[in-house]
Amino acid sequence: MIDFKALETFIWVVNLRSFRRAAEKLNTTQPAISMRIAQLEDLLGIRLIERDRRAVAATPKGLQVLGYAERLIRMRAEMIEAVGDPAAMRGIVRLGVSESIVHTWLPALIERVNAAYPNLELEIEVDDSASLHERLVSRDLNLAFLLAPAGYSSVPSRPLCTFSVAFVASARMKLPRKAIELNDIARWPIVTFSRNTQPYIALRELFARNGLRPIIHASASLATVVRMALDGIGIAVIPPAILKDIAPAGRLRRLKTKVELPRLNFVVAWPAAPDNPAAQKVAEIAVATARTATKTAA
Amino acid sequence: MIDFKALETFIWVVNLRSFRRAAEKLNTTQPAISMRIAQLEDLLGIRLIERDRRAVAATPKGLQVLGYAERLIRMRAEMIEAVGDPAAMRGIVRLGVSESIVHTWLPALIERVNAAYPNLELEIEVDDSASLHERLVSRDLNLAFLLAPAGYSSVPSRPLCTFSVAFVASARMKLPRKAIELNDIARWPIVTFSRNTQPYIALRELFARNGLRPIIHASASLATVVRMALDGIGIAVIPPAILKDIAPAGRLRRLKTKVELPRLNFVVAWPAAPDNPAAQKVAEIAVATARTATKTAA
DNA sequence: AGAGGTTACGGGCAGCGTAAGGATC
DNA sequence: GATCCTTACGCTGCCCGTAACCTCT
Repeated sequence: MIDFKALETFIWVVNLRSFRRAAEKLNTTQPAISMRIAQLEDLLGIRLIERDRRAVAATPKGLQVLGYAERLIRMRAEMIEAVGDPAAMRGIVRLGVSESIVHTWLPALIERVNAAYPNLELEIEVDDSASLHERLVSRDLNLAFLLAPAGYSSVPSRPLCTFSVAFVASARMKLPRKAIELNDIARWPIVTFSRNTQPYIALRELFARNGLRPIIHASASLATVVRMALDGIGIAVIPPAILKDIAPAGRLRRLKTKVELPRLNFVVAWPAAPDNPAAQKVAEIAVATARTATKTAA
Repeated sequence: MIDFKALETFIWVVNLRSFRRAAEKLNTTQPAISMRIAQLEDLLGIRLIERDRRAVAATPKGLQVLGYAERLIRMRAEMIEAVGDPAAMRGIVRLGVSESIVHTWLPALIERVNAAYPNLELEIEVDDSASLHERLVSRDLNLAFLLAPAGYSSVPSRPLCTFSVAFVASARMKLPRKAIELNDIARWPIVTFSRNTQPYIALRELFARNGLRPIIHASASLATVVRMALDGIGIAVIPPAILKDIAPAGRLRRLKTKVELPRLNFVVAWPAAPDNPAAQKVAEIAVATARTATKTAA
């Protein structure tokens, strides 16, 4: 008889327009996909997928079946959601995270997810927002916390939190206590996020607009940025919210200034097509966690 | 992951209130049922069935799951119905039939079912209506064509056709050509359906109301009834519609009489709970076949 | 020739049936 | 002790992965 596995396979073959990609997605081999589709077609007695070279696409009846299949899969998920014990939610959610979040509320999130779904495994990947976005699109990740993309994005998302960004320097550097101007700052090396990031670009433009072109040390690792600031190598441009996690108290000072730095707006995003249902749950917890965590901090 | 087999098993365990009976129904062993239910409960992380001695019943959450399960199974059937090739409809329908129907439009029905669903197997059981009704209730049959039960019935049904009933005798018996009275008929032995049938009872009452008590030979086999009539043993009380199937043309004559014999009202009936979807299709074809077949005959 | 789907074939494991075990009347 | 569900265990058949094959650009 027709089973869910065959329907799920069919959905992915149609959505990804490829047997091979569906196999990757479902962690199996391509012949297995061929077999499942062939069997489904046999059970229904009709052709569901047209395999012309250069186009794997659903037949008209295949599209009908696709509708049913999606409803069936959704209804099953709904059932599990409605009556299932959270402890029965098993599996792995691959979670991509921007480093700023690692150093703020990620531990709180992990704790909450563990409490709500004790058998759910989180696999956390830290990367910059651009890479995270790509990895969502290619379905390497089930969920990601990243900077809101500037333009249009093919992945759905919800806002999470915003962090202010500030100039921060070692107390040892003897910088003036009173408000400091941009050209004074530019005398020092600047230490911040890596080159391909939104804040880096914004910062370089800010200086350029004022005719300045300071040395900017970029690092993909926030911990390294903070380390460099602590060592007095330069002035860091980072969200102060991360400091209490990675900097010894009082060793770094936020500089007073009138200069406006753009805030970092984080969102939670997920792949477009139906995917891991657990990921949706984690997303909900993330929204709640980010809200409470950034109400106290800033 | 939860699959249809587990859901179907759950539905039957709840409906039949027994693991053992569900096993019989699903043609498997009782431990297999135990295992499927245990696994379903494990996947959902909740208890679905309370196994007290003297009561196997769904828990409250179990009832919720039952609702989902039934909708899922129904939706899958709907999908197959909507897009499936009829040739893909495989399986067996156990069909209970009253003998009168065997001798009228049953062959036409079989032909039509074969044309519509070439891979569907019909298993035909001939029995009297009372037995057929019981066997439907006990789910020994997927479908039955029987006399409309007098009172309330626990099985759903739809009307099929009605047959007139007449007095029929061998031409050799030299009975008067003109209309014959009941007391004249009662001088001969009567040959008809067996004792526990509706027509037999109606016939005996008819005679009794007129103070008559003729010899009534009862036979479970209509062919035998006709044989006896042909041999001149007595006057048969049967639906004339069957004659052209089992009696040589012209050897039996319908007697003219003013006596009103109750008609036989046949219905198609099926078990209450969701069952073989093919049976529903056969029922539809039966309704159509009975209509056209009895438009010409009577 | 290389990308992508199908066919062939051997192996692993889920799920089955048999049989024994426990609970409850 | 009878009935009915559960647990134990060996086995079978299905499905998967590897590999060879086919087809089309």
